[in-house]
Amino acid sequence: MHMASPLISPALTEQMLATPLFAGLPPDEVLRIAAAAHSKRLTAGEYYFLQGDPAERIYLLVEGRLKLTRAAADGQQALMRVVTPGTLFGALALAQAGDYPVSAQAADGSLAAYWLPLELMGFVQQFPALAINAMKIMADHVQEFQERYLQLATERVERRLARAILRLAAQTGRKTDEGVLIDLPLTRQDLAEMTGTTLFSVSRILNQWESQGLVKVGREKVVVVFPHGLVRIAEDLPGKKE
Amino acid sequence: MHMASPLISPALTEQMLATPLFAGLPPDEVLRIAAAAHSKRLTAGEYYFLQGDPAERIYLLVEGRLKLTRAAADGQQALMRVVTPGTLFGALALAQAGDYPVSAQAADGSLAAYWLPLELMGFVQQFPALAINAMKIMADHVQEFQERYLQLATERVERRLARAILRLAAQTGRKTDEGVLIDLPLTRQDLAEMTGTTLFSVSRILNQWESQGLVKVGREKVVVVFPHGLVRIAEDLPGKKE
DNA sequence: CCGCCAACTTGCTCAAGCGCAAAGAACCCC
DNA sequence: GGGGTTCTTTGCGCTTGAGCAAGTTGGCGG
Repeated sequence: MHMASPLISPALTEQMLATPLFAGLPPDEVLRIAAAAHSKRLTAGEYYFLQGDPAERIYLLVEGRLKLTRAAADGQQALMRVVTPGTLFGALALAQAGDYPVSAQAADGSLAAYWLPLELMGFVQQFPALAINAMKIMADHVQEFQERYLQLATERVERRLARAILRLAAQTGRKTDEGVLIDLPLTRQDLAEMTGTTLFSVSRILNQWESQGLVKVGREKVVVVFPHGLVRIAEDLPGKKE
Repeated sequence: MHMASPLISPALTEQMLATPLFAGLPPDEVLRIAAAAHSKRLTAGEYYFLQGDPAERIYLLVEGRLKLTRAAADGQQALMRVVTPGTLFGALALAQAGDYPVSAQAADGSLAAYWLPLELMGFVQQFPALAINAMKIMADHVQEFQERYLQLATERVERRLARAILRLAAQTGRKTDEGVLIDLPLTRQDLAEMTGTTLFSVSRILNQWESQGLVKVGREKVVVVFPHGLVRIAEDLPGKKE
């Protein structure tokens, strides 16, 4: 029902060696795990899994970009995370319980490696570091969401948007002659779902920033021209805007 | 510098057997782990740890109630979680990295058992289930915060407050003749920090609910009189309020 | 090159709920 | 039991940003 080829590409093993999950493992051991990987390629718009699917695979993105979104009962969505190559997703499948809490959609043509939890847990016996690493990853996630929860609760839209743009620039940014391009197609709606606001507010703020020379915007495109300006918006202490 | 007595009280072992972290372990093994526990008793207002402290202990609350809060740089706070007996806190210390992301304050006289990560990780070698359980706990946290993030982003204050009250009632509720008392002292400010609003809005909504017979309120006190009414507020689909 | 469609912009209106101020209630401690 | 502290209530004004409508832009397929 899906194309699952054992793949031991240089790209994959390279990604794996840099992935926190496998940090501290002997490189030849990582190769053995790589050999056990399956792979799946998707084109833009397709899904690796949907929110609510049983969580039975741990994925590692090798190429492309993903959007992880969570929908509420009434259809409202939030864009929880953008995934770039070298990053795990669906990691909670390691806990061997429950369903995926988000949907994972390819924003581009994408290639991911995956394992079944049982396959990885076999290695845990010999390398407890794997378990520790997995916990670190999850602990990081908990912290990240607590942090963003707090920001959503206490900060204004403009600041949250500035943070999101800076985060994206750091994560997916590509240098161009205009500035740092956020290298995946994100609509205003997507940005709104990342920051807990509406596409209208995102549009207004981006245009205002553009007129101040902080960014350049286009259709599904944002280029950060003057990062420091955004940092000021994101970090400056409470004081009224001037 | 602190009172750390090995304690093997019936209360502790009972809590431990019911704690997800130790689920599936042989009971005599749980006893051995219990024997390795340290303990610490606090009075209301004291802290087990502060946000930013190095995370070097995993705690299990045996008696009392805690509030886990996270503060932003500008002093704004969010109340992330209320801890009741039988629940772990500071669990991210298991990942053996980083600092506590929240402060853990006793809301009552409280007793907690704790271990050092190394002590527990020793047991992991023999019982991989421990590692799986730990991951399950963390995965649950991730999910919970994603869920609450989404709710904060998409729902109105009244609904979020209804959810919070119902959650508290389920978690710490005590039956009285008036209804279900939320059995820990929570100020309007605390409730505001749980729901991402202000104490004013909390006060107004609670009083409105009281006049509708849904709850009874008092100083640092909320009694749920008619849970179903709150459920309707928390769950009813989008439609305008009537 | 044309037409369509999705994404985006922008003006306007309005409600939710924030924030302040002032007053009132509950509790605690000496 | 007096006095002070903390918590709570409530009225009011005002800002943020949501929501809607109308129009514009840009890209893509035919």
